[in-house]
Amino acid sequence: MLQRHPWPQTVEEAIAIQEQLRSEVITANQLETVRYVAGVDVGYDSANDVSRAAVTVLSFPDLQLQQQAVVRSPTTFPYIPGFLSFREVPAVLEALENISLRPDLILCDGQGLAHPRRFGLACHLGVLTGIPTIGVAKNRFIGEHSEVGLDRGSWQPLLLEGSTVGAALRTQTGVKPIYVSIGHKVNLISAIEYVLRCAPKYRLPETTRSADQLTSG
DNA sequence: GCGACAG
DNA sequence: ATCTTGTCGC
Repeated sequence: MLQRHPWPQTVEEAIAIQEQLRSEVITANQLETVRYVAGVDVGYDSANDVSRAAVTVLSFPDLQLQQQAVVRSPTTFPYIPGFLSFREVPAVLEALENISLRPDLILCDGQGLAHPRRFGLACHLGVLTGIPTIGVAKNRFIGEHSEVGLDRGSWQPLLLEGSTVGAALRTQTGVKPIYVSIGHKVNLISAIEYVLRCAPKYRLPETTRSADQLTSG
């Protein structure tokens, strides 16, 4: 991945990067036939000074593990709500360099457009790689939504300042909804469909689960 | 000023 | 994210 910008040292620099790159986000579908879906996740040691980034590539739609990579590197940016990508994307890019299959779609751990400046982690990773991405978060960050129906597949728009920035999606009957938003090159309806197809059995997509497994165990 | 706050 | 086992409930 050719670096498009130096990694910032301050929040002010990070805001400038977000405001510049957000114009490059593509919100319409621009995917190839999806044969490989990747999951990315980052974990930290107890001191927070070492980041472990994991990437798994699964076949689609059968969701069988094809490739995986884990890299450990020094943590370079603190966790500040609204700036997660500056903490995690550098390590994720390193992990992506260690797989030979180019995924057709990446499911990210975190928000995409559902972000204060409409440029969450999934958008950032998508713009830097050019690969279609979807933001899949376990918790709400911004926006509000009505109560989601109890059945698998039910969803409600996540609304912020009068526009839809994502969806609260019930991936399994009776479980807490997850938050899906556009990352890059995938529209929201398609994003919801891909997430549901990647989460046939559990609350979180298999991509996230397999990457998370590498991060922890 | 008082909460809220992805991972 | 991370510290952490068993346990209550469907």
